Parts: sequence; C-alpha cells; structure tokens
Amino acid sequence: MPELPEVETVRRGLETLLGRSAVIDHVELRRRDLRAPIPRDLPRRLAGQPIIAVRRRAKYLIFDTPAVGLLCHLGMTGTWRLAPPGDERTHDHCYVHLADGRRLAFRDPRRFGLLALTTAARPHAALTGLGPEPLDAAVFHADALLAACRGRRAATKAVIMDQAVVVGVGNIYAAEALFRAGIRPARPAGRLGRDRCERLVGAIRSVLAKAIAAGGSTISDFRQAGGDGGYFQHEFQVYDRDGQPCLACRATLRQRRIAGRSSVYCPGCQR
DNA sequence: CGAATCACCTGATCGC
DNA sequence: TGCGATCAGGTGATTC
Repeated sequence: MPELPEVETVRRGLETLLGRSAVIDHVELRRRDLRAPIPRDLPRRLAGQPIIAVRRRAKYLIFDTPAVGLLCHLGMTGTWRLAPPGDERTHDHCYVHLADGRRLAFRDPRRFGLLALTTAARPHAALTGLGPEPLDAAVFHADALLAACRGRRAATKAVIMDQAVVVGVGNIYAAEALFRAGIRPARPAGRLGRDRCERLVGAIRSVLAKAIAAGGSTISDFRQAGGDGGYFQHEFQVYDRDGQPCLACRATLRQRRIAGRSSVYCPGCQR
C-alpha cells in the first residue's frame, strides 16, 4: 500500500489522533511473526511511556517515547486505526492501549510489515543505509542523483526505487515521476545526463508533494489513520493505465516488467 | 560487485 | 458458483 505520501499521511493522521498527551498504557501482541518477529520485550519497553512525537523516515514510522522508539513499516498492507471496543479484525497483530482508554490497532494481512524498537543510541538496522529524503532539497538534488547513477546499468526506475539512492519512492510514484520527467523507465541510470537528473529530481519531489497534499493514493483498501482515503489516484498519468491513451500525446501507453515490477510508460513522451 | 530473480503472505480479480 | 492462475503500493535473501 504505502509509499512516502501514504506513510506521511498516516503519520499526520496519527499525530492528530494522539495530540500532545498520549500515553501508552500497555501493548498487546496477538501474533509476532511479521516480516521479522516482533521483539518479545517490545510491550514491556513501551508500557507507561508517553508518545512525544510520531516521525517518519523514508517509509518508516517512528513513535518516539523518552525510553525507546517504536519503529513501524507498513509493508504492502499495513494500517493503523483507532479501534473502539468490539472492533477486532482478523490480521490485527498489535494493539497499543492508551492511558485514556483508546486503542490503536496495527493490522497487516500480508505480514510484510515491521514492528520493532529503535533508539538514538542504537538505531534499528533497517534505518541504516537509507538514502536522502526526497523532499529535503539540501540532501536530494541533481548532483546527488547523478552521482548515485554513475556507472549503473540498471534501469532508472529500479535505481530511483532503491532506498539507498533516494527513500520513499515505490512502484507507483516511480512510474509517475518518470512520466513527468519524460524518461523511459528502462533507460540505464548511468546514461542519465545532468538535464534528465535535474528533471527527475524535480518530478519526484513535485509528485510526492502533490500526493501528500492529496492525502496519498487510495487503491484497494488504503486508509489514513483517521479513516479517510486519499485521492491522488485520480491524478495518475500512467500507473495502471496500460493500453490507455497518454494524457499528453494520445499515444497508447505500454506496460513492461522492469526489475520485477510492472511499469507503464508512454513510448512517445518518455525517452 | 551489481543486477535480476525469488521468497515472504493474504486477498482481490479475472478467465474459464 | 467455483476454481486456479495471476497480480498487488515492499524489501531482504539468493542467484547469476
């Protein structure tokens, strides 16, 4: 489900729900076998802790407490919701019971998600080796992308989805950014000139920012923590539009598999 | 070493 | 209606 805009939307929803004074009473694990097992001591480490912030790094959420951070990745199907009494669903793997009586539920049918602990002193391994945040112009810019692409023969689409190059870009927004930058997804990354890197950086940044402003994209069952769906799916130019006309030049959009992921592009507009 | 492929899981959808 | 094949917003391990 979630790329950067969806995770950021969830983060903002959680921030609104939790406000400034949420305190964890206790954490209840229903099953531990997600992508990696949820640590046994996670409930004990979080019990009684106030949530002082909900941050996002890449596609990860971090619930900060004075003692430790609760690290969460939504995988493909992870969701957080406020679960009133009686609202228990299959694939609810974790309940965070708050001191005010409310309950946050983490639900993840495919179990590709992650719940773990992280601290400033010992950051979780998943947080090391992450590339720059795309919305931070100080760290993600054409020179950085150009340097990351140098010598790489992999498809440009695969490279911008590489979380060591730039974080937060997944299959949907990679396709959309490449269309907006006029670059074929299969173009070897090492053959991007500075002009294309410039355009691609701008396209990634603007498509992610617009998607955040739209509350993310709702396909299948994504919902932000407040329960509302985003609406950026109505802005898709190429994703899931194989065989349909390009909205810019009317050519028929094509789909191929690149690095194992379906990739739609316009053979007329993208070079 | 980099790059492509597989594996992890469940659920929705599609063609027969 | 039922059933198998295929696909899905991610990422880490394995293979080439």
